[in-house]
Amino acid sequence: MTHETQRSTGIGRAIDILDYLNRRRSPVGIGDLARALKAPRSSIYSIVGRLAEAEILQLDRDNNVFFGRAVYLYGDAYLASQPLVRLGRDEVIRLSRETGETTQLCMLVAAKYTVAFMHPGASLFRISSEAGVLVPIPWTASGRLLLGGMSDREIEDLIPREDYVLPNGAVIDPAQFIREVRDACAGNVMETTGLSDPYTTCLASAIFDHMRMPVATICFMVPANTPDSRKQDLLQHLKQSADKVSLSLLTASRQAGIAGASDAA
Amino acid sequence: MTHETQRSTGIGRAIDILDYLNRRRSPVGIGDLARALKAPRSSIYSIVGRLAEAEILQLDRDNNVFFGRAVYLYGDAYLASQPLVRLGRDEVIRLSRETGETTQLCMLVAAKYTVAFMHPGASLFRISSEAGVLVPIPWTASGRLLLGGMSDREIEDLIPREDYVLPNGAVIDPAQFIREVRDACAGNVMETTGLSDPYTTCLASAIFDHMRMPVATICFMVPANTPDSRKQDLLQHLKQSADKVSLSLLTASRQAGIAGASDAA
DNA sequence: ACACAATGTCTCATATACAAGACAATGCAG
DNA sequence: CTGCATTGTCTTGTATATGAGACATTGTGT
Repeated sequence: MTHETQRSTGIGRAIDILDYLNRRRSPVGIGDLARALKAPRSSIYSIVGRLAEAEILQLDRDNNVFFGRAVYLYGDAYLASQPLVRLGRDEVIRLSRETGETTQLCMLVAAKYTVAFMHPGASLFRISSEAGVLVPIPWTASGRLLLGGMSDREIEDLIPREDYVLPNGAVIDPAQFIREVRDACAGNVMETTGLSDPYTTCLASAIFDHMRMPVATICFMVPANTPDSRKQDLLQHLKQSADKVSLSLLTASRQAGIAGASDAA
Repeated sequence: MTHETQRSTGIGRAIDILDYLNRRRSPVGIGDLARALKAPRSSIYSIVGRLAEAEILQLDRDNNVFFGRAVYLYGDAYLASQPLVRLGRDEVIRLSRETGETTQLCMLVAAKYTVAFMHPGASLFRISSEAGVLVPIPWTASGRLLLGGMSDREIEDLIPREDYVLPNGAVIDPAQFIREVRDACAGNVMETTGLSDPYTTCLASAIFDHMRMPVATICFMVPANTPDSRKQDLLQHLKQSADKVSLSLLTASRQAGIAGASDAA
């Protein structure tokens, strides 16, 4: 095992750590962290130390590592700066209260699908996906809506082959997938059952930016055996909500456009 | 101007960038960012590029830098992992709805006071402090409560001299400040007027962890001319809420204690 | 039109952060 | 107890990221 000389930068390691914690969703020992990232222990000790000092990471009393207070504050600043997330979030909470269903705000991040915000429903139906975890786009109804603005070619380039394989082993045909994208886009609603989870139906509708490009979806996660009439009703709710947010977004961007890059008073 | 050779690490620069954005609360051009941090432009370009790739930062169409989607997700993960913030936040929202007042959850971060979460009141009373910004501890009612668990010596060591100078130029006597801390601690309520802002009264009560150490406060920001009876009423609300959260926190930590370092299922 | 400032992209050297590994101190299983 | 694994701390050499600066573009004011 000679030197293949492939050093990583501190920043690269730091990003890896944050990404790993985001996927893991629970504190890790520093040793385990180094092992998981296949990084030298000494480097991780040093980097964790520095990030902990900035409160980006936090060490509990057993020296287990997790996100620190600072990231929460940063996240809050991001939220305040993003009308999409702020408005979408409020609408998700409202919809969830109104319908009693588990409701989510979904977006694309780095060629993956992710739940930006989730509000559990009144019923005890279990939560199928956690906020922040990255999931292959073809596994989701929302994914089909979110690709609406892209050409066939762009879609093919974006999605790696392995993402077409569902958790149950079934494989989606890319051509068929693109047809579903076009379909979803046409009516701005999408319904899928049994993709990421066999007993769950996902109902979704897209939110558009000022260029009419889909930027997020609002969706319900309901049991697969929900009556069709109920599903249709929920889809109408979603579409209305999504349109409402799209509109608010439009007026928000108009205001921002006039003021230019906004500045604090 | 010869070389004084004081290089900074990438991580150090990255932390500086995040901290600066948190204080600024609006996007910055990369050039301005470098200037503000007194860092070489080329370094900042490179580091911003890498952080943007990880979506920790985001560049808008004018290449202005701000927090990216990833920090929001990380912040959400932090929130989920912290009963204090999660519970405190819910209680702030409830209190704000119930009383119509501007309500905040406050904590200490790195020897400063900060608003972890804020909910505006029904009235049009203006917001005096933004979430995430670091403020000298002596400027706030909450700060007095949050130091309750420390010795005189620890308090003196924690607070730099310049933090005793109020925005209006008045200087607080450290000994007097410590007396106020002891006072606040005794009744677990604190009221201050005209510290950070001449026309604002801050009403606060502390939340305690399982060791009975203050870890946060819930507080109202009300106009200074609010009738005293109303203030007393609000203080009772605060104390009740704070106690409720402290209790929830206690049972939460009991459960965590049994399970040890929690792990995902 | 001009001058001047700021932006984004490069190249290169050298100060230094990372990686390897040694070490003592715990922890834990049998 | 003994043996083996893990943790946290430290030291040291060298691969390389940072910082200085040059450059072509683009913006801005007069």
